[in-house]
Formats: sequence, C-alpha cells, structure tokens
Amino acid sequence: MSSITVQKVAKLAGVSAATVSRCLHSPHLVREATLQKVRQVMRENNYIYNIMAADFSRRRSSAVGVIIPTPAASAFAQTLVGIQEATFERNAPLFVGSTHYRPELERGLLRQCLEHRLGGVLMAGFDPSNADLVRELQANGIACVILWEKPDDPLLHCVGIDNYQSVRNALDYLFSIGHRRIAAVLGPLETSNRTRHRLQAYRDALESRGIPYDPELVLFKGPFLLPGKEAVTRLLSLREAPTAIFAGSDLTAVSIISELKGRGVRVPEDISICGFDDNEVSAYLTPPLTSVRVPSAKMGRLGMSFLLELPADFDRLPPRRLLLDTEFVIRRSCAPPVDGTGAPFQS
Amino acid sequence: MSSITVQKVAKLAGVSAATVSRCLHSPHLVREATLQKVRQVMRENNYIYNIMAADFSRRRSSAVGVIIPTPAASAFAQTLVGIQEATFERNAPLFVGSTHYRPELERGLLRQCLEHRLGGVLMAGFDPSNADLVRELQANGIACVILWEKPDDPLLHCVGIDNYQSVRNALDYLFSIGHRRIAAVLGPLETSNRTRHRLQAYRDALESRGIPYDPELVLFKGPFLLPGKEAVTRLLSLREAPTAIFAGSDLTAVSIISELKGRGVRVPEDISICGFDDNEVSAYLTPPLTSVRVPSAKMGRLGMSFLLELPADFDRLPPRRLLLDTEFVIRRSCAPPVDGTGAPFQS
DNA sequence: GATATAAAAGAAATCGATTTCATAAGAGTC
DNA sequence: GACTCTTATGAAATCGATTTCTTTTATATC
Repeated sequence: MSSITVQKVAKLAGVSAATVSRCLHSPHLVREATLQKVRQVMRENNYIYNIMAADFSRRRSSAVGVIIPTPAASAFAQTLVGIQEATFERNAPLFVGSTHYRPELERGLLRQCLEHRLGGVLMAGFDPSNADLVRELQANGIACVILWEKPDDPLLHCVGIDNYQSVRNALDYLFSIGHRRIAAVLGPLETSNRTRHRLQAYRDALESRGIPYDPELVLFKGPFLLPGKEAVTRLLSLREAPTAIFAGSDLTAVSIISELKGRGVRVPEDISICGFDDNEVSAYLTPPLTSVRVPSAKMGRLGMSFLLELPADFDRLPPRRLLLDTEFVIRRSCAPPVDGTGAPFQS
Repeated sequence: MSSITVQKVAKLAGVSAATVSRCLHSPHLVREATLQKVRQVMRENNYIYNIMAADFSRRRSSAVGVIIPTPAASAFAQTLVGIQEATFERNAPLFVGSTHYRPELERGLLRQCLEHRLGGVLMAGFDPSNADLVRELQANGIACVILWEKPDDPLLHCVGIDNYQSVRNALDYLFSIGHRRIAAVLGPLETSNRTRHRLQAYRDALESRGIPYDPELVLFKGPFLLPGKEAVTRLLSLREAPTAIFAGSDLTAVSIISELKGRGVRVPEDISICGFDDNEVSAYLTPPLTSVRVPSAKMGRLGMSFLLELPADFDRLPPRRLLLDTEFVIRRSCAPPVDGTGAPFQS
C-alpha cells in the first residue's frame, strides 16, 4: 500500500527530502556519513524508487520509444537487438510498438509517445500520412530518428539505407544474367516510403534498359509476412510469366519459393528469386538465397546512439543523416533464364 | 514549454478540472453541451494528455512489461507478436526488455518494472536466482505471468509448454529410428528452468533405454544464437561421435547443420539433427528440419490476456496455470544412423 | 581568530491528472 | 409547490520526487 517515499526516508534519516534525492542522483554532493545513514534507512525499509513520480516531476519520461512494423520480421528484430545494445549501460526503459504496416496503428503509437512525453523515438520508417505527428513530436521536444530509410523531410535525423540504390543493384544483377521480365513483390506501397523508393528503383532500372513498365508484374503485399500463395498465383497466371522475381524481404522470398516448389516450378532453373534483408538463415535455404544484406542491428545501435547523444536543444542543430551501405550477396537462387524452347538464354 | 493542462482547459471552458477529467474518461457522466465545449477547447488549444501525470496520480502505470531472452530468436519474436495482438484494443503501452540470458540483466529489468509500478509483467522464463524479485513484484501488486515454462513456484501464473515432455517425445523419435548415441546442444543451464527441464528429459530418456549419461555429449551454449562452430568441433572430436544431435532451438540447429556441411558431414545421412521451436522457415531448409512446434504467438496472446483480465486482488486467487501442447514435426533432417561399416542400422 | 569561500543541507513550491466529498441543478411524483 | 432521487459539477487534497533558493556548517587563508 503506502510504500516508503523519499519524504519518509528523509524523516527516518533525520535529513530533508532534498538530501535524499541528492543521495540518489548526486551522492558526491552529500557528506559521507549522511550518505551512509540515508542508504541504510533505504535498505532497512526496502525503499523502492518511484520512476513514475520522478519522470513526472522532471516533466519528461526517462524512457524512449521504438516503432517498428513487426518484430516477426527478422530484420526488425535485429534492429531491436541493436537498439538494446546501445541502451545497455544507460539502461533506459524501452517502449516497443508495432504498426503492422497500418498507418492508424502507427498514428496511435506516435500519439502515445507524445502523451508519454518520451525522451525520444526511433522509427523504422513511417507512413507519409503521419508526417504531421512526427513533426509535432519534434516540436514538443521529443527527438525522432528514422531508421531504414532516408525521410523526405530534410530536418529529420536518420540512420538508414539507400533503398533505391540497393534495388537498382539487385536488378542490374538480374539483368546481367539475362533476365528481362522481372516481377517485384514489394511491401505495402501507400504506407511506406521504403517501398516507394524501391518501386522507383525498379521502374528506373527497367527504363534504363528500355523495358516498358508492366504493372501486372508488380505486387504490393498487405501487412502479411508470407504472401507467397497469392503472389505466385497471380504471376503464373499472366500471359507471359516472369523469369525472375525480386522479393522485398527474405521471408517473402521463402514463401514464394515454397509456393513455386509446390507447383513444380524449379528455383532457380525455371524462375530466379532475389530477396532482401539477408536473414541469418537465408544462406541455408534450398536454394541458398541471393539477397541484399542490410546492417539491421547496426542501424538500430547507431540510431539509438544518435538519440541518446542528442542535446536538449536538438532542434536547433542540423540533423544527422547517415546512410549505411548494403551489400548484394550472390548465392544460388538466381540463374540465367531459359527461353520458350528450353535453351538457355544468352544475353 | 508550458503545455496546456487539464486545469487550463477547465478554466478556458468555464468548468472544473474534475469535469475535464470526466470528459476524458467517463464522458457519459457529463452533459452533452459541456462535453462539446470542453472538447472544442481541447482541440483549439491542442491539448495533449499527459500519461505520466495520470499514471503518477493513479499510483500505477498503465504500461505492462515484457521480458524475453532476446528478440533475435524468432520464437520470442513470435511471442512478442502474440502479446501485441492481445494488447491491441486495450492498447496498453509495452515495455520490452531482453536478458540475453544474463541473470543480472534480468534482475535489472525486474527492478525497473518494480520502480515503474507497472501494471503487470510477462516473462519468457526467468532465472531461478531472481525468484525473490519476482515474488517482490507480486507482493507489490504487480502481477507476473510466466511464459514458455511451468515455474516451480506454484503461486505463479503461467502459460507455458511442457518442455520435459516435448524433449522426451523428440528423443523417443530418435531412439525409434535407431539412434543410441545422441548429443544435446541446449541453452544456458544455470539461468534457465527451461533448460533444466529439458536436460532432465534427456537424461530420463537415456535412462529409460538403459543408456548411460555421457556428459561429453551435452553442451550448454552461452547467450549466443549461433554456437554451431564450437559445438560441432567438440562433438566431432570425441572418441565416438554422436549419430544424432538434439538442438535446443532451430537457429542452433541451422548453425550446426551449416558447420557440419562445411566439414563435409552430411545431414541426415551421417548425422541427424532435430530442432526446437519450428521456426517459420525451418520447413524450407536443406534438409527440411525436424523440430518441435511451439505455439509461441499463442502463448504470448494468452499470457497477456491473463494479465489484462487479472483483478486487482489477483494474489488472493489461485493462480492460473496453463500448458499448451507442442507438436513434433517430422521432416527430413533425421534418418536412421549408419554403423561403422556403413551399413544402415536396424533397430 | 576573523573573514572569505566552499560545501552540505533544508524549506517549500512544483509538476498535472485524479478522486473524494459536497453541492447544485434537473426530473419525477404526489 | 414540496419532496425525493438522479444527474452534473465543483473545491480541494493528493500522489512522490525534483529543484530553486536560502541558510547553515565546514574549510581555508591571512
């Protein structure tokens, strides 16, 4: 019930509440004897520090928030790990929320961060429609660092990757081994700048080779992790099926491969697949997956470091914007396409 | 700076703070006209609810905590997803902490939950040495629900699995196809009841077949996800190598398989591997992994439901203890062992 | 030992929403 | 219109740590 408070400790130790507070946070300001006495009283009465009261008093939460699409995607889980590494010594409490790619959920989470007066927020991307709220957070002294992409708003801090270039690289590779008809199974389009950038890269890559953009070849999945069935059904029912599929994540790639195998389509002999994220098990799949390696954990770690180092007047400084390198990892899920007659295609 | 408060809204709307508070939480107690007026004032002045102040005032945080070993393990990530599903409507803020199987980190997190006066805590197991703190949480009105195992303390709520029986089933299968010399690569022993139960199952299984326990065949990994290299090195350097390896997680299994392949050992022809958790990609590995399917997300969902439904006087009720079924999924990573001469072993 | 300076400790206001208890205003009944 | 019974609202205390400003005590210097 009525737990021991700073006031009561003060009374029991024969000092003032201010002194007790100093024992807690600036022990060097307190005489050794006093310190010992206060600590003894705390121990004897099993004093439990009340973070709620402290945060309230400081008018700012000691916790920071993290908003990711979902922890089920290994790439974001890794980001979370990196974030926790960075909070390790400082051990700031961490609020974690998932949007599941639904803008209204994201909005709710941002709202919560605001109402909680959090110390800062890390976001693995955000829906453009919520840009206003992100700005409001900043305006209220809650720093935001965007991960996984480079936000359009040049005033936002970020530790991202170059989604555009990463996809260009992947497609250049597919072109180089002879593919011309390449499908893309991407994330949700409207709710993610990442996906927008990736789509643009896909379109530009085609254009650079003089290949017309065929909207039938581009699928945007909803907030589901394993959209293979639907994607494969649609792609295989086209008049002319693709010879390669670029997937927006390794998990998507896995589910596509599984579905293709189920229908007797061989990978990579009949259709090539390229993933994204380079999941830790992707090298062990059948076939080992060609993918874009993303430094997920590092992004989280650096993003959190940024956040923790940010001074109180962060909005007066130029934002820190960092893009980390991705690496295209070639394994065995992509092969040159075969033309209609079954002969290997020569580019 | 000085943001709009309930008091100020009250003054602007010509009502009392109590009424404003009622507009927020029990609008049905307020006359329609008053409600509209208050809401209008809030809108016009961009009032932002202060959760810190509210929680402080109520002497209890509206947030709940989750403590898992690491989000990098897909099984726990899935549990997290289930937990978030359960908090969906109620959208209670979620603190997430990871122990990385280190008791002192776990202790720090538990301490934080206590100091935050959280509404409740979900734990994916806990180190026996921290049982005192868990009890203290309960004593302070913070309900704990243990996931992933059945805690020894009969007063703790739980939604777990039967680790013992699950491992017995797996070993019975390995015995049934002819293995006699079976290694186990388990999680950290001292810091996890789960591992203790699994080890006991392993020992009992051997004993039931009259096979002596060989400590050289049992490895406990530290807080690392991919201990394949070390495990394989040690197991292959034994005078008599095992014909099968039971791994405590699919990720461990993957890393073992990878290491074995690197040394030219075939799976399952030379050594069989059995995993645990049934990761969503395990079916797509080479070879597809035989594993113990765990309802990870369901555990999280149910655990959180328990927590949210728990009445304030939860410590007066008998604890709810639920064990969910696991399922042994046979794929292709286990095969009958081959004897020294290369002829298939017949049981 | 007097004075200047630094170190240690205290008093009291403060943060913003909640909540209890009391009061006022309507609604209904005879 | 007097009465009771709801329904709506207000006044004021409260939660517990922090922090500013002030005062007291210790230390150093001449």
